[in-house]
Amino acid sequence: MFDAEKQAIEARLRTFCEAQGLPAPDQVQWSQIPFAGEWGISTSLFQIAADSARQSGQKVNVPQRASELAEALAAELGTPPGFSRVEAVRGYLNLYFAATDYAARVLQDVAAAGEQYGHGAPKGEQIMLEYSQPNTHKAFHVGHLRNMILGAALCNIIEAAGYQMVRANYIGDFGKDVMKWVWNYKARHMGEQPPAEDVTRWMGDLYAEASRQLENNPDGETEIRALFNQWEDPDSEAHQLWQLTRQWSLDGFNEIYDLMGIRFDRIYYESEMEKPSKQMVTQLIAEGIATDERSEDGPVVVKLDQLLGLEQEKFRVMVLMRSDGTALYGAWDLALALAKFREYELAKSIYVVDVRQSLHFQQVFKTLELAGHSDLMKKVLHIPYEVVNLPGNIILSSREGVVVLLEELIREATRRTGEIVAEKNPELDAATRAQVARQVGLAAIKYPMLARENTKIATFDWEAALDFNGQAAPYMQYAHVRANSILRRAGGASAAAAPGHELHKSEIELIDLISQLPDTVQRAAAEYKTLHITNLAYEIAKAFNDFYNQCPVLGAEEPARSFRLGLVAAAKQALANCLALLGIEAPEVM
RNA sequence: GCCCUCGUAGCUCAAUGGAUAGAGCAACGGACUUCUAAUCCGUAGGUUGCAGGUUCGAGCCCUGCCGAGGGCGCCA
Repeated sequence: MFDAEKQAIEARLRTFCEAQGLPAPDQVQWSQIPFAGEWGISTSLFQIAADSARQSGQKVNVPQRASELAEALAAELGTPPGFSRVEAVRGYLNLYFAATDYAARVLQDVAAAGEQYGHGAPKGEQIMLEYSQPNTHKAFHVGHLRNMILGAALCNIIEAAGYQMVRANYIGDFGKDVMKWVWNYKARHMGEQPPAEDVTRWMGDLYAEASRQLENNPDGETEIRALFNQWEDPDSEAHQLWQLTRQWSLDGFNEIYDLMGIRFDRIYYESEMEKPSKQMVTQLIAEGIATDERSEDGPVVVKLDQLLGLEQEKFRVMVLMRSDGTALYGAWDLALALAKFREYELAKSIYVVDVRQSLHFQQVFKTLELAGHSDLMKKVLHIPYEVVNLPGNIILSSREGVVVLLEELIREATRRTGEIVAEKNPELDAATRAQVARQVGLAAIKYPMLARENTKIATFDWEAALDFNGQAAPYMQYAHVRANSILRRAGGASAAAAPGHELHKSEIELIDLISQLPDTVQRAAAEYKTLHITNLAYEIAKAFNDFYNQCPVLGAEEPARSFRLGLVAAAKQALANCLALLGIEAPEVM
């Protein structure tokens, strides 16, 4: 945002170094000054002091030398154009901006960009991100929630950073677990229809039943294998039943996606990968990459460590095909990975899948590399995230039916929020109240999954999930509502002008945070972390609430009133944009 | 056995290698005839698991150890 000013200072820093006989840095590192009610940029002289000491071979006290250099440089610089003052503090050179110019620039930027504020210029590259990956014939539970929410938000963030986004889903509609469901349905539930509501719950219940039945049935495995073999024939009963029941799950998924505001550009299905993956396995065997042990009643495997000549176990062995010739998901993923690049021109192909699949993706990528696709290695990327468990480290399990169902969670959150809305704002009509309850309830569910490191386990418990106080989504939504309320009463804000009054500390802080959104979006996209956006959104909301309490807007004298209205509008926009990136709605009232 | 994460305040979590490690919850004390109190202000709370190393500078990087979780040939 202040590139011209920074470059001017960098040039003078180099001149200074030259004059003093100091080694000039290759690149000047700029950082933020710990906030003290005034904004500016900062750079340190530690590196130069250390380099110069090393060069001269003399032993010096680096912090002291850096401090001296900073003092000298500050004196040399005086007050450069665009800055209000320069100071040297403990080895740091701090340059403070002329407050009024800075404030006006930020507010004008936000007003001009509107919903696009924070978004980067197009980068001319396309990225595919695959997420959600639900399994048909199973329940949709809160364990799946983190993936959906994280994936959807990352797509928004990457897109905002300037990439063209392909949102992909890969639905597990095939495999042994699916056939197990069909096997049990055929034996115990033939002709039954799914209920009108909570389809995925019913599918999940039958799946858990199938698992139990299989444990007590010695012939089960053989019968399921028979169904598997039948499936290849589209006219077979197995295939017909599969198709019918699969659709029930897909319809249930779409209901949930609609509810969550999640969409996809391209949906892949595991069932489509069976044939191409078999061809691929044949080819890998021919190339000597895969080892066919079927003649000894074994599977087809890729002995990665052995192929790579590794002494220590690392990639281990990937199993591609069962001894009966049916493909396993490793083979499917090989076929799918290549299909994606054939279909799209991709700069990156990203997989958001939980951390337990890390070895699997390492195996898939390494096998592709061995198969002659080393050009793709810089493009494929697995983003692992930790699982959601229940208090006491109980893992959510479809197989054992230990789940908190998504539909139930959403219903409960909405119901609970509705009660709070009715209590806090009784004047809202019933329709608005219902809408707000939905917006806030969903946000409360989404936020905790986005506001933590991907690598940290999230523990779900009802009390925490439905605690709407403090660092939670409703806090940010409320700040947005307050901003909206001021603007509504004022009849909107006019074009932002430089402030004609002395800025309050809370105004400066708020403007500072708003100005950070563009950089933060780039960083979040580069690191694939939604956390940076939630952190900033929270800080903007907090700063806005502080401003709200300390600085009257509607009752303020001109010109402060106009400026503050512009600031309120900018804060509202910045909050709304952050929330939009996170897939969270910003209500107008609540 | 091998590999991968995590360990920060009582609890849940933040913190580009950078200045005095910050929030929320819980506890205690304050602020609503005022733009929505789902808010704000204050008090209290820390040997960043332990030990070395790299660096001008380490919660962050490296090594070892301790503790917790996860993964590892025919589930996905």
